[in-house]
Amino acid sequence: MSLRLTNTLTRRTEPFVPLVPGKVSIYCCGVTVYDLCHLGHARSYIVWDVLRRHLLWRGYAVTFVQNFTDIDDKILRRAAEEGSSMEAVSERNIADYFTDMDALNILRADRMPRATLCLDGIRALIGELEAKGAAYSADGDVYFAVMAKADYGKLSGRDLDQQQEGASGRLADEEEARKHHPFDFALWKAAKPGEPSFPSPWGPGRPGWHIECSAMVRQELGDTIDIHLGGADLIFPHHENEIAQSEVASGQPLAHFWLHNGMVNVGGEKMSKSLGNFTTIRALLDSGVSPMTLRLFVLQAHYRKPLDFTAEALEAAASGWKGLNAALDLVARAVDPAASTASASAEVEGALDGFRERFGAALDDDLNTSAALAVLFELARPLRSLAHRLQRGDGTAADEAREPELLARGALLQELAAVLGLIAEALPTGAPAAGGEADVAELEAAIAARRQAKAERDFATADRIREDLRARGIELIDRPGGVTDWIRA
RNA sequence: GGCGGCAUGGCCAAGUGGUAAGGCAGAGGAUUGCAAAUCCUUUACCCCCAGUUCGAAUCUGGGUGCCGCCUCCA
Repeated sequence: MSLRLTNTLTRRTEPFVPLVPGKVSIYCCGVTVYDLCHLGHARSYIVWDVLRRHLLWRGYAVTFVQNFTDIDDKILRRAAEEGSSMEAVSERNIADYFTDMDALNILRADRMPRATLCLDGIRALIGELEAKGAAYSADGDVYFAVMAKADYGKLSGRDLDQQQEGASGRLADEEEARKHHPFDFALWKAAKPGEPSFPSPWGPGRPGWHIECSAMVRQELGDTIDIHLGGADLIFPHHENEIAQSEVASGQPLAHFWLHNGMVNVGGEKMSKSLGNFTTIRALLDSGVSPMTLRLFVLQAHYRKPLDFTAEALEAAASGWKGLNAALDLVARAVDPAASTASASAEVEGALDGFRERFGAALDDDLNTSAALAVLFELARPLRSLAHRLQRGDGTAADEAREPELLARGALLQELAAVLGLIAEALPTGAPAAGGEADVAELEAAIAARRQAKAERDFATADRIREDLRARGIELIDRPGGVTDWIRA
């Protein structure tokens, strides 16, 4: 079975066939860098990261391009608010983007163009559209004429005549007056006094939002690409307009596949800046949510469906990840990948191939990460069990007999988990985290006192010490052999 | 008004014609001085109505409810 993907353009799930055998070109709409990324961004980039990893796993050579929009009204507003510059705001947020996405183990794109560095291509494209009669200028602005594209609306399934103009309540009157058609959109915006601007044949100004993607796709990947990615909220108008611009200019289809991820909801409503119901990735990570928990949370749902963000769901993901991580951690520490594959029996290999098959088939089926995760959990269960028994030091002869199977199973789990970008995280240990030497010494003394009390069967004292430490945020864990570990809860 | 999507156990969520994956939580058991951790077992006729079919959560029609987009948006 081969990869099938749901194409927004056709509204169907269709077999994926690349333009060039063995190679896949992908463009993913990136962020406007005026603020930290929130969970909605995390979902989008985690999901597309899995698409990319899966294609790589299947042996494709993938070229993945993602942009940064570093020219935008909101960036300018932010710069004005904080008394800095557009460049300063952009640079800071790009750095933060990498910090957050790296933490989530999202592979960096092969190339990440920025609007400010693609102005030549943007101006050239606008010039071409003007020459073809698909663009017109008005008071220093340049607009794309949607009537120039006969099939305008094909991606979002819209009939312009039946749209309710201004239904979103966000149209500016002055701008509307300059347009020939209500759905015409800006390719170039004249700079207002005092605003940063770039020179152009139409006067100083800056590019419209949609044109940068068209220019970047062409510059980095050519006229037609395999897959174009983005959030479902970009279908209209952003992607519709990209198609209009690019296809009028080149006469070729812009992308064969258009994939869109569903929104993250909070209380049944879309997470967004305007509603003020967003949670930044940074805030989640700072609050102690592990990056892998976030990945698991996102991947447990199908990418096209809405995903409700609740504290309960996040806790469930954290618990789930803990179990998976226990198995992965065991593998990372105990399995030597080089030695693990040779010894398993043919029967075991056959069984494991079954898991591999199911996992691959799940992802091939329009990225069914939920089903793929189920395979991971099934693979992990006996490994968790072994990890626990080894930890207690009561591994049995039967375990040893099964060792080749478990080693092979562990190696497979590691391989498949990596396709979902899930990698072992260090488990909490008794190692001192924050806190000075004196604190640790005092803690050790308390633990020693408790050990003494336990030896004398004075459990009241032992429990009081446990409670005292718990009140200070220290959790004691008794291990076999009289050893007591502690963690900061 | 137009376009699109969703409705599966306490929660999250797969499954799109042959008698309901997985995760979380809960319950029972094992282990444990206590606690934590761990292991085992266990919990569903799939929003409503009608229809097609030998057979439907899965197809068709009609309802009901919720959500997204209609020039900020991942």
